[in-house]
Amino acid sequence: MAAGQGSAAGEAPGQRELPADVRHALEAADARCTRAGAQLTALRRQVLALVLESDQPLGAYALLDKLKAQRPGAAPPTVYRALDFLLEQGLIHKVERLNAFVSCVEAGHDHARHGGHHHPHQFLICRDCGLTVEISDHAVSDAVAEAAAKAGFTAVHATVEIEGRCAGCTAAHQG
Amino acid sequence: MAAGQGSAAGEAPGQRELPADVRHALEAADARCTRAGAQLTALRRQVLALVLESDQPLGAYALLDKLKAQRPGAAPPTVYRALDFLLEQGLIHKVERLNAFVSCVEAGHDHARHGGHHHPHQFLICRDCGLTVEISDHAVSDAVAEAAAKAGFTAVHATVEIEGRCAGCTAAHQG
DNA sequence: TGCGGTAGTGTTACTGTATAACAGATTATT
DNA sequence: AATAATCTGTTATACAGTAACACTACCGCA
Ligand SMILES: [Zn+2]
Ligand SMILES: [Zn+2]
Ligand SMILES: [Zn+2]
Ligand SMILES: [Zn+2]
Repeated sequence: MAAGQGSAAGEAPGQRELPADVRHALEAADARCTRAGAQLTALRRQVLALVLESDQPLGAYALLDKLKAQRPGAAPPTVYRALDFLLEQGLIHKVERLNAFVSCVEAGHDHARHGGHHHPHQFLICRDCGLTVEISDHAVSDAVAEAAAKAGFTAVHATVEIEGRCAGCTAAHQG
Repeated sequence: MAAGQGSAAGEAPGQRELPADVRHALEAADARCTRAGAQLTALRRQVLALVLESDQPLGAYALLDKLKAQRPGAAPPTVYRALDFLLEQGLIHKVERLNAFVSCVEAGHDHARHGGHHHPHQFLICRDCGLTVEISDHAVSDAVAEAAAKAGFTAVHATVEIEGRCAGCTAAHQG
């Protein structure tokens, strides 16, 4: 028996116990994928869980290290392919400035207020503590679309990553 | 005589003939560096010339390949150090989505309408033809600053890279 | 006129990020 | 079963970026 990814009754070997909020997000993601005609396989689920668990952006190789604990044979393509899928489904985003990945804060909303795929978003990145926050500011995305139109461009996607100092670090450096 | 390739009167060996607009931009950059107490050395000048010559963003290793024609011993640090300098001086920008570098369209303005260093800017990138255009839209940078402030962040720098389709490609795909 | 400091470059080696290409396995679909 | 489509394993490689140290040129100065 060469069971590739048996995910039967009691769950596959190498499966860990996950926090309730992560489990819930995974279920929502699963439903969302099914609705989109895509499959959230065991591998993809594992990678998504790792991203969901982390409170900060994770690089592909950091992710790979963690994944190896559950899937010893994992190699770069293993994680990159899973990440590509999750990006396509809008379940995660990439932070270009950090070459790292975060779960989409809106993906948890099963009702998919953005139709299930991609949505305009921006990142705020603190240079001091690394805190990375996803926002979805309409004034920004409107201004971006308009600026593109002015130059004759049809905007499809905008990477907006704002670096600076978060409230906490600002306070800490003043006292 | 080990002349790299024919050079004019009093120029260094390995010097190539440059278009007038590039030569002019180099002179402006030189003046600007001098004013800032920095030196646009031969190496830095060569790298800047390569970026200026290109009509599209160039990756560091593409740049390295070109540089080797004039400077056979060149290695990654050679080009990265030059690029770091040029970035600091605001003479070039990095396009994060492409891991590539372009000359700043405003750096040619010797009067340095932004004080000589850095300035808020955005990129428009055509997915079809690769055309990359730098703009400096105040509505965008204002919206970005405001969005950051709303979340308690003090914005220092914003990467804004808008992907889509340029006017030319849009027209081509409709006829 | 020898010294010490700074800045720039050469050189080697390495870490980190991402993809190509091919092989095997799984799951519908017919 | 045959087929095609999709997913994963595996190896190898390309592309991006940095660390560390050696060497030179230049400047100010005892
Ligand atoms: Zn999101
Ligand atoms: Zn912070
Ligand atoms: Zn610029
Ligand atoms: Zn185009």
